[in-house]
Amino acid sequence: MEMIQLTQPYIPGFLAFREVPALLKLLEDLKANAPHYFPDVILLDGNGILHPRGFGLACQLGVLAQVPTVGIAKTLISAQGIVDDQNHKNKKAELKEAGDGFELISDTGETLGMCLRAHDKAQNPIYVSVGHMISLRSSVWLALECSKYRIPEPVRRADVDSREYLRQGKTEPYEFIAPVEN
DNA sequence: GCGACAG
DNA sequence: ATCTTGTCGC
Repeated sequence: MEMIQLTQPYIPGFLAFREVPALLKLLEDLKANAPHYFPDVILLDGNGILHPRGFGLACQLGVLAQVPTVGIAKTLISAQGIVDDQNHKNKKAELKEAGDGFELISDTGETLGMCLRAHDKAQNPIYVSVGHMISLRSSVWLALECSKYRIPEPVRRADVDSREYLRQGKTEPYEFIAPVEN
């Protein structure tokens, strides 16, 4: 397994240019070493079409890897007239339980995503948007289906586990170990 | 020019 | 994202 360095800085609106190369390499390795585990869909920590230029991280990875993707953002990125203003804040306050949500509609009337409360005890919502080869309805269904806490497990575990991995001071490439098959 | 700004 | 004190609830 080869290493890959993150060379690009994080610039709001350009997250994909920093993250996509590494993600593509990861999928490439997965396809070569454990094709059985190649994902049918990927939930990404970022946005899909809910983006200033309508094409966020989830869209870019989806197209380049030719895999269905969903964007899961923890905070709203201002795009196409959709902003976290008082009106938006009021709507968020009305989301009472898991599954409650409202569509994020652009200034041209297009639905770019969904502000969704993914858990009964989560005060803050998540922002779900289509990445590639999947509908918003299916995206929201998936997000809810795998939400044990505010953030869908695939995204939350990737976040928690990777941070723990680095905390241990490990610097060598992550060694993929295929789970025992059933 | 000023503020806002996924992770 | 990261850092960091304190607080609330299961």
